[in-house]
Amino acid sequence: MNTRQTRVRFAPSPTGPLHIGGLRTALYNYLFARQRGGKMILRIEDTDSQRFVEGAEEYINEALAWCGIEIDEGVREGGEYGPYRQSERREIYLKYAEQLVENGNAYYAFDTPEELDAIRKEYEEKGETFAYNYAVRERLATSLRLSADEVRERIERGDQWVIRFRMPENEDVEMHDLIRGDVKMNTSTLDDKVLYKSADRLPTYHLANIVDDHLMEISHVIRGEEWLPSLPLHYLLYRAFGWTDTQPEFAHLPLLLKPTGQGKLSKRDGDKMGFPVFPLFWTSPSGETARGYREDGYFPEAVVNLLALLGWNPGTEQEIFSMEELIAAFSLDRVSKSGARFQPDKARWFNSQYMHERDNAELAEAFLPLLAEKGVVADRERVEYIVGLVKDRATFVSDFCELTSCFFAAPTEYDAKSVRKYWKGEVPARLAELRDELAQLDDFSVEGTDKFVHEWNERNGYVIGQTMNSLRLAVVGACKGPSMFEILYVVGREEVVRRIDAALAAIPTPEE
RNA sequence: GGCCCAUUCGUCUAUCGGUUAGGACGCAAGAUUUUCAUUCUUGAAAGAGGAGUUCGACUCUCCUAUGGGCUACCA
Repeated sequence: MNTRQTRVRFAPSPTGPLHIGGLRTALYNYLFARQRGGKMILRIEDTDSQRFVEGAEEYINEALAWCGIEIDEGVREGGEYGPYRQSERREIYLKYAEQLVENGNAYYAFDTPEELDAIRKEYEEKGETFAYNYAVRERLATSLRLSADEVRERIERGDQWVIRFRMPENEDVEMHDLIRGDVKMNTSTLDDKVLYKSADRLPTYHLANIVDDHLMEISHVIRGEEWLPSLPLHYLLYRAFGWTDTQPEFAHLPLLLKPTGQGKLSKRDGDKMGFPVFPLFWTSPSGETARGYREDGYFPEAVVNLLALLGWNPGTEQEIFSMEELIAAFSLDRVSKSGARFQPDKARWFNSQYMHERDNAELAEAFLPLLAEKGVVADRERVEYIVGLVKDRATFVSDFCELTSCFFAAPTEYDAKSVRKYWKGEVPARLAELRDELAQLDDFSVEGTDKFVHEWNERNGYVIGQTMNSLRLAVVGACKGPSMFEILYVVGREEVVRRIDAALAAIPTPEE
């Protein structure tokens, strides 16, 4: 059916920051295109001059780049089908709209927004809903009722007008969706959508979308489910233009729902829910801000991975996927049909998985600025080593601050529970003995202290748990953290001895 | 209200008429460990309800319920 080259597009409108639902749509388009050796096009749909937001387009570019979603054709990348910003294509659309008027599929309408509002209100008062359709269009100020002369006169006079699609009455439109299968809708339930508005000489989404998809030779339209209700309109537009033979195939993705399960994930949910809904931190022109995955410490690979699995699954039990693996495994027929609730917990889990696999140098690179901020001076090599010791217990790079604190500073307080449990009886006295031994120990390597402490402990017949935990308490301040001998090695002999002395002086020994 | 889409553990999901309904997150227990984590093992946990079709239905059909989307000169 479709032997053309695969060409898909992600077509956001720059009305604010791209949220993760949109990002997932972009990702699925990208995976689909790459898998089939096709092209990924980024088209900016800025046909709503009212809602345009400064900076949104840059945000979209940056967010996609951060995730590793590469664009083949777009505003920045160029391409043979440009321009890729709809506002720069405005001359294109009018003639297509007029073509539809000429072949009887569309008409001029002169109702002002105020008049329409009034009519809607009137209907509402009668308990009815107003629909601009076959039932009313010949009674309203349209070119279907007005004479040709009058229409021309009004247009020349500068009256505001729109071109509306003439939705047929009572026709079943049979459609096919790659994810949902066959869908049928009757045109009588649809209204005459505005295709073009004279006010800003710009098309609406529907016209621009169909014209551009056609002109850009888009083979597959993969978009959110919120577009399913306008699919019949789009089918009918392709038919009205005579483009049905090259009409793209459609796939409508399930929506991303908020974690509470009430409604689709929206741009305002982020801070309220305690997790980001945007890939990147965002500052609106009016100064409002929103959290982003990048700034919250998520790895782009983790975000891509979790988004890919939200609404799609490989049919195997694999859960960790690189972009390459996703490209190889992705398929539209394994996309689920129902909305997926976003899972903050699982998002963190994904990040921790990527954290464990990350190499130390990269993690150190990210951690160094945080250390500098805290005024900690440490050389890169040492930080790399330390990060390697704690990364298995971290989810975010920011977790390192707490996890590594014992390497950079002596404890300032001692965990009361651990003190109660281990700082009793002979234990402090024995630790004092051990302190003297360690102060003399030449080999302070991990293996060296390990071997020595165990032998010393055995020689004296002490309880290893008590020895180790009291030592840990003195050096770390609590019974937690990575291997004790790693800590001894990194902290160094002199500092270890100093910390033991400090602990012996600071922690009171309870009565027997 | 109308139209459309959907409905398996709390959540994300597997199952494409015959399974002890599988996995993951989270939760609980245990093991490992000098501690806390990690890791590993185990456990609790699901087919919205009702009619059909069928030898047999989570799977197909219909109805109901619930959830979601759309219903703008927004995308």
